[in-house]
Amino acid sequence: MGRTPCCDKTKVKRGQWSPEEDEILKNYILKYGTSAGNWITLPHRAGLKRCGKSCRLRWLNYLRPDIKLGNFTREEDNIICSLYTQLGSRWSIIASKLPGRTDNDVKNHWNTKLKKKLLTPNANNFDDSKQVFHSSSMIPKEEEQQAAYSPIQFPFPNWDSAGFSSILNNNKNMVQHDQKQFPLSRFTQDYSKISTSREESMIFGSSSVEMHENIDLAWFNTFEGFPMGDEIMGAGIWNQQSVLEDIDFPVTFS
DNA sequence: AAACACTCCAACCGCGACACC
DNA sequence: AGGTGTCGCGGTTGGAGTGTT
Repeated sequence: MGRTPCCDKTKVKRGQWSPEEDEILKNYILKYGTSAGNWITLPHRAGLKRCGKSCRLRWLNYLRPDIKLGNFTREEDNIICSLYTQLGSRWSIIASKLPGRTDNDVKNHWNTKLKKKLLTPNANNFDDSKQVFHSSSMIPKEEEQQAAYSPIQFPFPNWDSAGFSSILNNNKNMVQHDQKQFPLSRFTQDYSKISTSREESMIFGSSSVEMHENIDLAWFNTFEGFPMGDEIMGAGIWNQQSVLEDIDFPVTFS
């Protein structure tokens, strides 16, 4: 037995909303609010031949007075990408961090713009002045993937080669970043065995950083500014898709 | 100018969660 | 405790608009 439909679809209008319908719905909700009754009965009360769910969606995504229209800013892009890497497609939560944006907005923006940016292979865009990776630089070029001997490759956010080299050359128990140190225990590997050979390097946009050949697990959870979720697993050279699926770090767009 | 391809986004759909009886 | 109704979410789709050939 299937789910009972929320309304008789043969008796309700579907598709694009007309300006008149918008006006009726907007006036009704501004006058009576959305809590007087429920969404299912609202269209009848307001005199609309629409499904209640359709009314709800129209109000939330388009008619609400606090809706923010227009292009997404770079800052908003940053927030979306950062939260997406942490939360995945939890659009309502992501949208709640962007005043005036709806989950549908954010989802559409991600699907049509941001996801494509991420999937465009174009390394060497590391912006040293800002210490950020541009979206398109996060995924190493194919030839760079093949040229590197390292069993895994992934770009670290906000890390330059000098910062990471401190692991190798200075305190082998701590990682240094932005004048702060973080315990190496967050990495599962024994860093006393770190190799400095170039052929076991990781690609950092235009930079490369020596890494131990067997490193296959990293944990960013405690890094200040990057409230990350789970472990990052790497096995073999990641392709673009697996990077998108597996990696977990914030992104800054140009 | 016409046909086709592609992009973008509003709207729809189905499902899980939750509240209420 | 279980059934029913509603809400809210995320995935998907349809079609208008735009670009390309």
